[in-house]
Amino acid sequence: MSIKDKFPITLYNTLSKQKEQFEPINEKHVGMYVCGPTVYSDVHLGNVRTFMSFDVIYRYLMYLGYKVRYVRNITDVGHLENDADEGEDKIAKKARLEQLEPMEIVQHYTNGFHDVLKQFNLLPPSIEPSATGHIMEQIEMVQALLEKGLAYEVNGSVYFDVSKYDKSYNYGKLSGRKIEELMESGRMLDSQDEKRNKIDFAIWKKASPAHIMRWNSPWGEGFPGWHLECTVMSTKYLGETFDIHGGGMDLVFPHHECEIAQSVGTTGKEPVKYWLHSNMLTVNGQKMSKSLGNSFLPHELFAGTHKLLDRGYGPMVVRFFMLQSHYSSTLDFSNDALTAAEKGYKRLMEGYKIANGLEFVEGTVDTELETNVKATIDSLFENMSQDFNTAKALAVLFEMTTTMNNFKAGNIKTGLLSKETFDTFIKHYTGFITEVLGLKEEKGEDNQLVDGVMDLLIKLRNDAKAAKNYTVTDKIRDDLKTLGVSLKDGKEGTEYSID
RNA sequence: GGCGCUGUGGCCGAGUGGCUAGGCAGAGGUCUGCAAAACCUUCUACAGCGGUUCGAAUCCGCUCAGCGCCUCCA
Repeated sequence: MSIKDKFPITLYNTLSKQKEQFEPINEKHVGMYVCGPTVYSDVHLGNVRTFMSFDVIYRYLMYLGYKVRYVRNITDVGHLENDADEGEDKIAKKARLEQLEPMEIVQHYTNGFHDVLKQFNLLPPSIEPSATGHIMEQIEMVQALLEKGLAYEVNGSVYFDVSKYDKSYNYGKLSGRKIEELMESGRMLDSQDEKRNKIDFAIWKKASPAHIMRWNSPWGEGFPGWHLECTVMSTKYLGETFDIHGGGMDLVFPHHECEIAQSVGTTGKEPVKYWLHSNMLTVNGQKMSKSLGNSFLPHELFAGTHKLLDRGYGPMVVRFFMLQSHYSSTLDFSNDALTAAEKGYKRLMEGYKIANGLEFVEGTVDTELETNVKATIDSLFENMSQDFNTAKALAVLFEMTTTMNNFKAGNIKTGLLSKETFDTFIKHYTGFITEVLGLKEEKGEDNQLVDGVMDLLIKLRNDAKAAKNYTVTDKIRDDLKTLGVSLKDGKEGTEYSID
């Protein structure tokens, strides 16, 4: 029995509004699409949280043995700032402000996006397609929708006819909206005269003379609608129906709702089996967002330069912090929470180091311990398979950390476990920390010199200690502490750690 | 206004009706020259009111508080 069959995944599907057992369309392969960023400004930590959530899902699926094709797009077409015709496109606006080519803006922020995700140790997706690279396919889909009679052209723009679509299908099923309510609800913006109904959305937009990003189409020069790119690219790389579609909660309506409409309208098929949405990162209970002005940029966090921070925190501490909550819950960002997370993270990583250094010594197996350890390993998988509950998985890892500490302290002999169980224990303990949760040691490259110097200092200090010269021993320890190096006297000698 | 979500101990944060979440902080102890780390033990809960149930943090209703989406948003 393979691991994935032993620990079947259940996940909360936004479409059905309940937990379902995960059964991929093809037994061993999983197709997953996640809506990526619009690259017209720096990603903030709220954005990072979403991509991190799906990074862990991606990692766990692979850990269970699935072959995953993970597609995450880059939105590099400048979409309008609002639904009105006169809205300026965001990338063009930025280009004008910074006096750059729109594609320079796109490249700059795409690079920045990649750098940030790399710092947080996110794996790159299997395919990262861009909207501008798929203009032809988008035009084709617009044509297909026109042919089906689900779209109409007005003055060089093409709109999706939501009411007509809703007669045959069900618009609003993902977000729980009713078309009548959407029709009468409050906002009526200007310049909607081209649309037959206010809820219709543009799938192709005519470019005004000032609009820089533009392409030729059967309807004149223009650019594709925002929702279209995701439908086109997910279909192209994952097929007309695929397993998982993810994104932030705030994309459920209208973005994902429109994606479904476009897919169903074009192919007649349900595009996605499981819709997953990660919740918002909040600051003082409010959604972190650029427009509210409460967003944290990664470099402000690392350096501690943000006005709400007392000091800086490393990317792995933040990763740990985010994993302590469930992806579908809001998570509040604060100094205190980060400080607590930092200590917890260090404790876990100490356990990780111990696990890597443990040696198995044959002994008499304690059946009770053996059983407990096996159950703990299972619960690690069970919790993670429960809608990717990283918080619970971490709780189990901390239980295991206690055992690691006991191994190290000699309170528990490794030989109380069978060799097989011991190896499995170490394998999954370290595997979950690094491969599934994507945590790693914050620092640690080229420590050779530091190691050598520290060994020397520790030796000198131990000599002084043997001579009971505590003035010297304490001076070494205290001065190192001010430099950010802690000494720990254990039974088997002194170790150091860099704070 | 419409639709939806949340409210857990000093803080953060899991919780699939009955069994210790976990992390941080606090208290006591073991170890140590002292400390740190580690280990052992331990104290603080389920917004309020009512209901269903043998039993509710968990289900239902109401009240209060906060939030999200309905416009670009992860």
